[in-house]
Amino acid sequence: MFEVRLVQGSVLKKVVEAIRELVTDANFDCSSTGLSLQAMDSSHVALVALLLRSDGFEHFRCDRNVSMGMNLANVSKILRTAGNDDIITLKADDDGDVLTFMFESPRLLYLEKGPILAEILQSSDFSVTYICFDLDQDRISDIEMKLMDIKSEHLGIPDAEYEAVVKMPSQEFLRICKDLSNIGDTVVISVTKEGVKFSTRGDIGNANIVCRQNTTVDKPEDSTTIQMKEPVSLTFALRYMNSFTKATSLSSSVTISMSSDLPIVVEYKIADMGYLRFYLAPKIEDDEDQA
Amino acid sequence: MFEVRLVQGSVLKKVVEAIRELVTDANFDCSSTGLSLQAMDSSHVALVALLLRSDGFEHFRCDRNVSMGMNLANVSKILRTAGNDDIITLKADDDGDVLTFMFESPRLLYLEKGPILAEILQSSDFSVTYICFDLDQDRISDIEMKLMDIKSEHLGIPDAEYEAVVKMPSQEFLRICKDLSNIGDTVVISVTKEGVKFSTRGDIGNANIVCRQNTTVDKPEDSTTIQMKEPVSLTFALRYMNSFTKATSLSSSVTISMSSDLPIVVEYKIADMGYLRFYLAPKIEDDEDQA
DNA sequence: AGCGCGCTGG
DNA sequence: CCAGCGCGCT
Repeated sequence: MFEVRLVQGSVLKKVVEAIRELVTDANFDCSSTGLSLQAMDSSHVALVALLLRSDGFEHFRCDRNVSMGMNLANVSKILRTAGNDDIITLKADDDGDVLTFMFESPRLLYLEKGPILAEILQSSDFSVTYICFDLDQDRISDIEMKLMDIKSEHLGIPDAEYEAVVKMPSQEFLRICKDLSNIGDTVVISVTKEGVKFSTRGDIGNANIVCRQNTTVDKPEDSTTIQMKEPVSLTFALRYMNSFTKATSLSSSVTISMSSDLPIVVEYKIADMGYLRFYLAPKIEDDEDQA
Repeated sequence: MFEVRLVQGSVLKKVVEAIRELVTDANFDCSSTGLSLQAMDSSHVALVALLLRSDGFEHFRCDRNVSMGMNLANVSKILRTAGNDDIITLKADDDGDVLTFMFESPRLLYLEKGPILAEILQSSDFSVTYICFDLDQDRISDIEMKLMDIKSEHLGIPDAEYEAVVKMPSQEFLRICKDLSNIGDTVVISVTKEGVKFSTRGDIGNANIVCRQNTTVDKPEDSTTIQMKEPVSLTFALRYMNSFTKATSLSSSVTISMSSDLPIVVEYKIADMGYLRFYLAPKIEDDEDQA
């Protein structure tokens, strides 16, 4: 028996939207620890690793380890029918080849800041922009999906110590990858004590974007921090970087870990639950002019 | 040595977005006076003239006159990587065939009107909607772009006295051109003392929009004013008019100057710096039904 | 021409 | 939060 209940269903929606471009079919591995997924992208260049720990679920029951093979396009179709506020429950029999999605949509009433709200609160001295009443859940869907057999090649990923770890706002990383891909196809990411530099070269010219370490901001999620043992400089295909940034909405910050000759790790933390990580091997840089 | 620094980088972004539909390649001419551009559109029907005076820059150094040929699609790609709040610096060596764009993004903190802002200002009696702190610049991009050789045909544009000059809100002009182009292909612009009339004819019917002189408005940029020596009535292709209105965000008002048999001038002033002007020859009107 | 995305109004 | 619209990208 497998049955898990996730109050913040939007997390599952976002995760699937973030990886479906890269991965077409994958096994979701369930154990008492939680729900995890590991898959190579279809061209076998990038690797996706997801962890959703059991304690992040409102309810998590998994009697024995199961590996549920799914087509992510189908999962996406199903999850799109769920609202962003829905509570999502996943269910499967131990021997079944069917996964059931249940969506409970709370019927919410949004009351905007204004005279009515002021009266309810007996005060106009508040900073909320709206208040949200849960009138009562009233719509429940359940959708069954056939599971599939996928030969999985579970790769052990060593928990390496990285030479350089950069944390920065995920929106900024998104913007940089998008901008640079308008100019070139690959990005050189160089970390020094001063900051992290993203560079590309293309027909119309060359571009460098430098982000300095910056912790003076009020909100920690807006800060850029750099932990570095050795300066590192590695080259990656921007195409994959842009795919990774589909996960931007999962977290306001992204963590980028690099060591010479190791795959880069681009990690989006999922609050209270785990992470979504992307791994990508660096390009071997010959001489620059040898493009 | 050419090096200029523009604090309000958004101006340059807007200018390029405004003309790139019309002009694919153009020379930016730099002298100690400022930065200017003159180019025909690709079908050689309309003319674009830009002036950004040196005194509008925070810093302007131009040791000798240079003409820098650029592909505007490439310039647009590069400028799009700049934020709207960025400070833009342009640099070129005297003999170089490369222009370097530098973007400094101030990290800004926008504080919305609210209790926190009220406390900072020691008063809630203010009309600003937000206040903006410059926390510290921390992202710097630099992008090099190869320049190209463009044979320029610099046309002297005589500074004519126009028979009729209309100033009106640029948004209103935009709306009129868009609306009329849904009905017909050409617009007849007629100026009399009473006002300016925009007319078109099409399969579904005919349309006339009259704007009266109107200076009673509080804000001068919302007013419509007409200076007229002779009544004028000329016909233009709406397709070009709609292209010109891509410059709308540069200025809240637009100035339209006309004389019989002379090209119309559609001018958007650029505050403290200069202007962006579009010239378009009138259509020779045979009998109307002889389209 | 179709899809994805950000913005605006409800 | 959701639906609808406009815009840029493939």
